Amino acid sequence: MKNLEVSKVLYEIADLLDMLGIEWKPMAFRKAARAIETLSKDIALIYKENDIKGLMEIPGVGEGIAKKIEEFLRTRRLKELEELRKKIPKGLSQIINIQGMGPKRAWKLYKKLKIDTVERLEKAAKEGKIRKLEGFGEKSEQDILRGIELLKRREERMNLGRALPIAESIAYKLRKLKSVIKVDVVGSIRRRKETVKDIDILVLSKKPKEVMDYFTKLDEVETVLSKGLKRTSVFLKTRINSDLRVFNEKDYGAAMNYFTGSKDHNVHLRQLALKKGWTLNEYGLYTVKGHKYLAGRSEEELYKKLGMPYIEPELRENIGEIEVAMQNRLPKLISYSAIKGDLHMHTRWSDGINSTEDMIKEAIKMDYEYIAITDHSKSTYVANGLDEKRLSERLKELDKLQKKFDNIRIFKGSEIDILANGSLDYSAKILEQLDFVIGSIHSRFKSPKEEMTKRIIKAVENKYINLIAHPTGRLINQRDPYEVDLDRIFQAAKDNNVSLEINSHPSRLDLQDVNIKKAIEFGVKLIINTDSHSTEHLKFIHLGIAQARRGWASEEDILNTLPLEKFEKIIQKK
DNA sequence: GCCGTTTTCGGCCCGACTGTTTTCAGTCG
Repeated sequence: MKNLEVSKVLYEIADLLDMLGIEWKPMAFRKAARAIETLSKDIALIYKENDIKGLMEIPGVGEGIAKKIEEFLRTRRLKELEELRKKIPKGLSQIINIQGMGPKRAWKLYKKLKIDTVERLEKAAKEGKIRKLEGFGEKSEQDILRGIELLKRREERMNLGRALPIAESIAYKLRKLKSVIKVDVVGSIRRRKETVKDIDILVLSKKPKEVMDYFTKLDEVETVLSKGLKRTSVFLKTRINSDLRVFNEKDYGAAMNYFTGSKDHNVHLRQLALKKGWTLNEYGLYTVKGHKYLAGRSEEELYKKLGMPYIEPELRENIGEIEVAMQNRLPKLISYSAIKGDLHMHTRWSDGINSTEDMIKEAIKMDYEYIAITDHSKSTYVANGLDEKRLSERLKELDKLQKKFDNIRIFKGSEIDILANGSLDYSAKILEQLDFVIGSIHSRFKSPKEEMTKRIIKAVENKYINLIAHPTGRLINQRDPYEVDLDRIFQAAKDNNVSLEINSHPSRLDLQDVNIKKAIEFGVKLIINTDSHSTEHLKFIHLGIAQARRGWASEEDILNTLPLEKFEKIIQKK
């Protein structure tokens, strides 16, 4: 598929044209880029089958852009883009990342003051050179300096696990205000995307001024970026932006929908509305003629009017959920309370910080029917992995604890290293004594794809194994997934009745959403675990469930939604 | 650059907010 490559090129042209102050064209390029991005058919194939004419059938693509796509597909180059790149220094695209700086102002500064890097911009602002330009003032200079400061300090994208509690604590405080009727965290947090760029909050209130005053004075706030009666933006001490918007009852559902996104999901909904002669925005669904109000109080009402059932926020990525909803074939997503047991956790025996007993007690508090205690195997010596001797002592301890706690089933488990050759870190004699066996990759992350794939498949074929933990090894914003052919892993897992993990740890979330969806299409069964290293971590289970929902998983796809008896039967078959 | 048809030219998504203005341009989402 060349679609993403093509759309990237078109987006870049749009950005560069913007900087030259050219009107409308950038919008046309972006529109075409977006359409190609979301196209399910390979654009190269469209061109092959139907030439330029085929390309021009894509909405937003006319003769001009079609010819550019043709040029790119045939030569892998684009003259116009290369010309534009010559005209515009690279640093300018960095400059437009600064809060409050856009293409127009960046270009003006470059033309008048030869500013082509962030460093030069900072220098000029400090020297008071910018205030002399028409359209800029002293305040602009300060804003630029503050913007550069924020750019340096802003995190790229914050993990959901960090952003969510921040958002909820702000929402909690807002709810205490008398003038506030309702508060919702929206945006990508509501969709439970694994990382988020900002915290969007929606408030239902008749006294917006009070709400905004209160919001800007919260402890969490470092700087107020803008403040009005409908929208206020702040930068939080936790280095993330937060936007608050106030709406009234009549608009609230439409606003929820609009600000939950994703943008592409919304665009798709708006297109559907237009086809019916309606228009959809953050204030509601209206008729185009006469602007008559049709819906907007609730999201349910909105979706219903558009001819489909309510779509859960986790699904709203415009990857087919709208089409499926219109056919009434949406999956019934696993609920946030469906998990019956956590099967991956560590204790002080290896690298956890709590005792086994602490972990069990916490699991009982969470109403689990069963858990597996799974400390590391001997090869993970950095994590104080257990050799055979310690493991056998530990199994005795677990037997004792099972007698002490008769209201929860404690599976004797281990998270066992998959060695370089694909064999497991313990002998069959030891593995036989375990109830639940997890295989994990903890070494040689840089192995070639084929080697890694074979290594994992060999582990999957091991008759003792129940689960492959964090199947791609990635750490969000820290470590890329190792190279592996997931399709083959999925097939092997399916064939050998081995489950794959959805690891709930905020920096893992592995498998990730798209792979969960694929695994389910292969018929693989999944298990959602926390990989807890303390009692606190057990609570992260909801992040794993969120990932599962984003991967279109229903309860049948997740083994640890089964009650104890059924679950036990499945793992005993091994 | 695209698109439609009431218009082969003249619109194009738009509401909110800010700063530099003296009625609006630029930015953001």
